[in-house]
This record gives sequence, C-alpha cells and structure tokens, in this order.
Amino acid sequence: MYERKIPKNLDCGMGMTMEIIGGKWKPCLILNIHNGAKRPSELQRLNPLASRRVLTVQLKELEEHGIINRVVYPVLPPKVEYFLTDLGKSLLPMILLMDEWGAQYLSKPEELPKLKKVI
Amino acid sequence: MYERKIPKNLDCGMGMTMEIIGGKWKPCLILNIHNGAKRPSELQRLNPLASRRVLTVQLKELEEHGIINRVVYPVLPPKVEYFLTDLGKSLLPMILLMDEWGAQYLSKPEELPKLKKVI
DNA sequence: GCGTATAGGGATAAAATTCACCCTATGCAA
DNA sequence: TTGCATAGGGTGAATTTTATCCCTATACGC
Repeated sequence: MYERKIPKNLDCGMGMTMEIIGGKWKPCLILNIHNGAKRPSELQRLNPLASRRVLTVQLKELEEHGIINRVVYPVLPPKVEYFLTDLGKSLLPMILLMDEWGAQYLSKPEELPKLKKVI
Repeated sequence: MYERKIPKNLDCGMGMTMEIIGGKWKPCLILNIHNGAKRPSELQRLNPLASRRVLTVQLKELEEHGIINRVVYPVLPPKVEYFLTDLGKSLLPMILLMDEWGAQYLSKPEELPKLKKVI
C-alpha cells in the first residue's frame, strides 16, 4: 500500500480543486465526457497520447471523488459508460474556461512567451 | 541540461493551459499576487508549506511565460516585486473560479466523496 | 484455432516534479 | 561580532506521477 509522505495542501480552495482535477488527463476526460464521449474506448481514442492504463486509473479516481458515475451494462463484450454527476457538472464552468483560455493560443502560440520554443 | 523525454500534450486548450499554470504552487501564486502580495518574502509567508526554492523557481517560470513581471529595485537589502501582466490578468476569471470551487468544500469536505479520509 | 474488440488490474520501470541543503551577497541592529 | 532579513542559484536525493508490459475474461468473424 502506498503511503504519502508529503501532506497535500488542502488549506486553500486551489489546493482542494487541484486535488480533484490535478491529474494529467482528468480535465480532458471531464471535457470529453461533457462533449458526449461515454465509453472508455471512445475516451482512449480521443486521447491517443495517453496510455490506456492511465485513463483507466484517472477515470477511477474521478469516480471515487464523485465527479463521474460509472454504469456497467451486463453484456458481452463488456460495456461501460461514464456520466458526469451533479458535482462533476458543477466543475464545467471552470473546465470550459480552462479549455477556452488555452485554445486561444493553439493557433498563435507565439503570443505565449517561451512557448514557441517548446513547440 | 535537462531534456524532456515525453512530449507535452499541447494539442488541446487544456494542455496549453496546464502548461502555464500546472505547477504545484503556480495557481496560488497568481492568486496571491492578484490579492496584493508582491514581494517574494510575502509569498513565502503566504505559502508556508512550499519550500522557498520551489516558489522562486515557479515564479521564474511564470515570468518566462509572460504571466507576471518582475521588478527589481536597486536597493539593499534586495527588493523585488511581482505584478500580473495583461496576459496574467486574463487568467484571473479561471483562477478565481478554481479557488471558489474548492473553497466551497474547505468547510464541508465530507461532501467530496473519498476526501474525508484524506483529511 | 486465431485475431479483434470490449474493460480492467498488478507489478515494476521510467520520468517528472518537488524537497532539502548548501552557497553567494549586503545592510542593519543588538 | 553574531544574527537576521533580503533575494537568488546549484546540486542531488526523495517523492509523486506516468508509462510500459503482461495478465484475466467473453463473444464474434474468418
């Protein structure tokens, strides 16, 4: 069992928020699900840079944190669908703003100093 | 010189945004500066859980990304002040929303499943 | 039978991030 | 003189986070 050594900073709102959405792919997953993707395989196709494993794990954490619901259909081959909970939906204004802010610069990265080098 | 092995995902807005604010203390620093803190020592006092070194480094990255300005006063002992740039100010709606979302649950963490155990 | 698709998990390696410690330099106060 | 405050950097270890690889199980089509 893994035991954390350094306490998380849950003293401020930011820390609390980052505890929930702070995984590399979590904000993307929330956005994808909001945009209509439901099944794990869809989410994997939408995020080809993410390994299958990480998406599985991060989806599970989002579920444990009450951000998404996991619905299992008893069929074969397996079918699973994810939905945003009310708590998850309450994140949307923030998530959408995050996506929009960054999207501004997708087409003009030169306006973000030091980033043009990275790209 | 450190060389990144895994490419960042700068394909979507979220990835771009996280590239800028994705450090452990960066959102807090932006918020602190917006709330009036200017000098490094103030910021260190406001974030006692963060090591001095990390704050210095993350402030430098925020500056390199054009989010804050660093103003050096030629006095002794040294005096430095940080200010949000226009680009930095454009992050505020998002940052404030992030802080507010999490702050809701500071007083009632039991409403965030699985988090009550952590605290 | 073999390959594909579905969904998921365990174990371990690799990478990225953060921490801890030591160093510079100057002025002021006790 | 010693201690404190100011601001910053270099280095290597510790910690956390991701990635990689291999495993389960079932139905379908060829």
